[in-house]
Amino acid sequence: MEAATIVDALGHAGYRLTTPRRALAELIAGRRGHFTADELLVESRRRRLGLTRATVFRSLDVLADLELVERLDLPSGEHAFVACHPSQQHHHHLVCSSCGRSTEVADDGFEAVAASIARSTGYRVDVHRLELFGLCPSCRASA
Amino acid sequence: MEAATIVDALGHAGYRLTTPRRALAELIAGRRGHFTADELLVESRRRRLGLTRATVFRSLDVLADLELVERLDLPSGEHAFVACHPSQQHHHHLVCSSCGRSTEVADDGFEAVAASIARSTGYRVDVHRLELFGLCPSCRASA
DNA sequence: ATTTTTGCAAACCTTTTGCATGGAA
DNA sequence: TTCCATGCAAAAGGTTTGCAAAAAT
Repeated sequence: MEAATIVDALGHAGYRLTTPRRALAELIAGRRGHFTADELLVESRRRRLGLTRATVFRSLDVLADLELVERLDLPSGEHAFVACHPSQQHHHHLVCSSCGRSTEVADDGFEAVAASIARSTGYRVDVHRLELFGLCPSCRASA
Repeated sequence: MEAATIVDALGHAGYRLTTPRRALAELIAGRRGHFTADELLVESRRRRLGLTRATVFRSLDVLADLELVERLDLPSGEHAFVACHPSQQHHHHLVCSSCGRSTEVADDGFEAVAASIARSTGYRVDVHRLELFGLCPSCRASA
């Protein structure tokens, strides 16, 4: 994910392009895998970008609304985020437990499963959350 | 879920059968849908069961280890738990957004999806979390 | 008698909020 | 110039912890 992509999307959505938001876009763009609000904050201090905790949270909130990042609940219970590509169809994330890198996975096959669950239970299924964790190819190789 | 089921499972796993644990088992047995640690605590105070906050959390932790309850992350971001049947095969929860009731869903069709995702990405998929939310039949009817 | 479990209260961590100031449009 | 966004610092949740006392085995 490039910083410019994030900045553009913010502008396009009518949000003001402030220095903190540009800085945060850079930070997120520099991340390979998932990250927490606190990690961004620490990194911003290291680089002297002057972001505030409140701003990090508020901005992540905006970015989540725009689907530029997605909230993850890691198996450890930690909350984290991953950058993801906007205006794309519904998808899920496959996260490497070792390096944290994440891959977007199409929802394809899963739609049918959800439909069949709806049919057999009588529920109307509105939302589903699917998160997959494992080892990415390169971490498998070095394991 | 019956309280005795929980108590038996605790005993079977070598945990001591204390008054607070029995009380908690009752509280959980009395729940229809999902619940938070705090809800159990409030209910325990109402019924004068004398449970402590720390004990509720510690016990839920044990029960989660034994897979007698499962942690949920609701779409709202809240953490909650649902009682579930132990020693059963891997399954997921379908939660009613209206009444909170939850249904266990077999993993069947999903296994194939996970396998195909592993194949196409090269990842080794170890863990997946799937949570479904919607309206249960009875809430659909009254909607 | 031994070991686990509990209560208590404080600590901890993450996330949110109010309000005055500063900056973008 | 108008309205949105930020900083600050405090509050708010939710969850965990240390330790001595109490209870289970």
